[in-house]
Amino acid sequence: MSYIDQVQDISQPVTDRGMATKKKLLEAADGCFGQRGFFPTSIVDITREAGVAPGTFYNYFSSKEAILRELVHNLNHKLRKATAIAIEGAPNRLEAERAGFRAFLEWVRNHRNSYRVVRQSEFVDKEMFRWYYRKLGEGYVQGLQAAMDAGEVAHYNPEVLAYCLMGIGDFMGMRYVLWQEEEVPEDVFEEMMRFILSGLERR
Amino acid sequence: MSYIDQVQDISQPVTDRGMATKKKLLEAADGCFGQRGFFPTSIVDITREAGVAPGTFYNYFSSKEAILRELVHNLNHKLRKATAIAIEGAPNRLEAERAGFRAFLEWVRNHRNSYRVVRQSEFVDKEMFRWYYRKLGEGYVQGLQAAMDAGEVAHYNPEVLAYCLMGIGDFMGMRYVLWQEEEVPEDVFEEMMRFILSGLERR
Amino acid sequence: MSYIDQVQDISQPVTDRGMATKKKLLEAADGCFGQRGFFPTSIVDITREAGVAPGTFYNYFSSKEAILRELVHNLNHKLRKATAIAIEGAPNRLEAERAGFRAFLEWVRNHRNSYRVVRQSEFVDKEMFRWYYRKLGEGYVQGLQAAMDAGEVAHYNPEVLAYCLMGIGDFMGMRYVLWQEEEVPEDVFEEMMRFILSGLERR
Amino acid sequence: MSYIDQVQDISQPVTDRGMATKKKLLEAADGCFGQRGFFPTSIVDITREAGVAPGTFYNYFSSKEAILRELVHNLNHKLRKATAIAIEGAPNRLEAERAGFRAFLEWVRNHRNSYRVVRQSEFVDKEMFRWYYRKLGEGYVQGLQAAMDAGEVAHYNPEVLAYCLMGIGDFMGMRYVLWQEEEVPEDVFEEMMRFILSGLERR
DNA sequence: CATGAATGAGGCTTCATTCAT
DNA sequence: GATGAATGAAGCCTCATTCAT
Repeated sequence: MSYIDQVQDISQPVTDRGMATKKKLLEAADGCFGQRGFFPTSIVDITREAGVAPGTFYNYFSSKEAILRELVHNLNHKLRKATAIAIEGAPNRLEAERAGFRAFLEWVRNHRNSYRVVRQSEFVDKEMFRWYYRKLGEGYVQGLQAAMDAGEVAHYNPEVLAYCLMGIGDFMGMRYVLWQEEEVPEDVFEEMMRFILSGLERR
Repeated sequence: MSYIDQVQDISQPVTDRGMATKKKLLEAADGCFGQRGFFPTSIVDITREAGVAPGTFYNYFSSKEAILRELVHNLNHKLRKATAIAIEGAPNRLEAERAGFRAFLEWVRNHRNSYRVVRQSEFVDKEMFRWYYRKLGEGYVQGLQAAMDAGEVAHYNPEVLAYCLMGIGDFMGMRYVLWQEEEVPEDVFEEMMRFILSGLERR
Repeated sequence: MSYIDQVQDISQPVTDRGMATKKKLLEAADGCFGQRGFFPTSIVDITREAGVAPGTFYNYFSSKEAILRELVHNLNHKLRKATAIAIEGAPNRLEAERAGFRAFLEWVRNHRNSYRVVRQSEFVDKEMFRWYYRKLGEGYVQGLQAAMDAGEVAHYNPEVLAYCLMGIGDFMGMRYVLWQEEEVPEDVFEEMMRFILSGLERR
Repeated sequence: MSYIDQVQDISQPVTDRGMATKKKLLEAADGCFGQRGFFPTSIVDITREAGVAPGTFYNYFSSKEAILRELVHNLNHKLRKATAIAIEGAPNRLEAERAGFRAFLEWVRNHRNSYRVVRQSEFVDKEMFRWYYRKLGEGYVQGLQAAMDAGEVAHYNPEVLAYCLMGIGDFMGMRYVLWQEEEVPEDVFEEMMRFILSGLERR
């Protein structure tokens, strides 16, 4: 059974009120997990933040793990969508990479909590965490492979390349977004891209 | 107050017996945190693994956080030492990078638990986690700066470069060491180095 | 921040069931603290006596100190009310003192536990204890000042007088109520009042 | 078995070093009990304050209760001695009372911790506490009885009178010594004595 | 006599979860 | 659907006491 099959373990709400409550809970959990952390957050913390009674939680999620799974699932979808849109009009893969990295760092900036939520999932459910990066990786590999085939970037084992690039993104997000208050400085972004593109360009 | 000042919050043991007990506890904690995870591990798990009574834990550490801090502190030291030794005899920085990455991935392989311990520290004590990478980063930056000055590698903002390289190492360690049972395949390692060196070489 | 502001540190129960449970806990604590003492009493002692689960305690009080605070607060209120009622119809202050002392000793007799609870509060939270006696003293001072102004009792620094009188009551309650099983003998009461009134009468 | 028989439950030290250690422990306990309180103080607190190892405590006292008993016993002796000396040369009982109260309040001032230690004993060992006040009371009764026989003070049930006077001393000590930093103001002392002497004088 | 490491019972507190209303 | 009181297992931590050195 793949991770994905565990996401919805409880029937979906049917009324508007129910859907609104579920949304409030997901948002509250995102905030709590991102700020206090998954383990230190109690279910009551989430329900208090969401403004509902403790018992209400169990109408929508079977456990703290379950709501995290749904969050991670949603975040994966949103991030992939955001980067896909960002690189859509790029004239070539090198430009696509630049746009993709910019979009990624922007996304981290706007979803600080969510970003931390994903990182924590590693210690809640290894499979969920791996699923998250494998899923991102798969898309990335496809894009890189196509670009290699098209002769737009140098040839590499595309999976190795994808994880190298994701690692760069991850650490730059950590160092220059999470650890700072301000935006990633433009010159830092350019230096990162210069390093990346040196590796990608055909010689 | 720097993180380092919090490492030892309880007086050190003075007898051999005491030092041996402390060592047993640190090793037990490394194993438990690495396998079960920091939060799911209870103090009793650690003391049982170490073969001592629960109360004994508090003769050496004030809390679960405290023992993690000491572990992370020790790991940082050990990893820096291991890589320093590995790159010692390298004829130039490019070779040094190759040796350093090899040593790093080898270290992850031999300290799977410890590696996971460090990653988890992010969610126990942000400052400790940042300290860990800043400390690694500082050393890295110095090495890179010297190499740039010596004309052995291309010029970059050395801190940006250091975090890019650490990100690559982190993700490769995760993907090809933690997620696999076997060693990092040689061709994977080579592909990674090819990408890295393309970025580092002077044009 | 006055002691009084710390009394309610947890939201009040909203249902009848909740209010009944809280009352059971307060009564159980009064009994346990009075008989076994505050420190030797465990939270589980209280909940067992109240017939609820250990965790239930924390729905109503944040700690053993907190329930003591609420007890002391209530006792202060009840004692002041009891003495106020007792002296209400007195024709003059000397008669009022007689009625007040009688009511006080009677109150001690009927609230042996509570009386001991108050005395113990000194060693749990100094401020709570001082608040208790200051509060009693303030009321006493007002009554004495009025009587002095009315020429019913001799002139004294009213606060000094109030603490002298409270001291007498305290020690007589200790010696002739707590240390005995029976009622305060009538002749003992009369001797005490004779001493007090000799000091209060105008010459 | 009277309380007094339990005071020394362990053989006395014979060497100078041993006697010095015991003295250090008693002084440390006085300080800890007085400041932190008897129950919150641990044996390790005492030994740390005394500058000895935990195990050493048990060479001199069998338990925390035992050291408290010895403290209370010593304090009773010292206080009685101090007041006895103070009233020695008094020309009559009224002057003796004045001198005795002054000495008592002075004693409280110089032994704040010890004073609190006595008050706490009530909740450790009722018998010890009663013994303390009965012992004080007995001496007081004798002095008052003699003065009544000599016609120096009015006739009262001497025990009732003794407890009234001890109560006054206790509360004045509490209010004007423990609750204040400074000395008891002279006018407060005079007001107290005026009240007391009004009750004691023959009419 | 003094040391200090080791013990383990026991208290405090949290919190995921249930359930009657 | 929502509520909030009740539960009790489980984890954290303290500390009186012992004992080998």
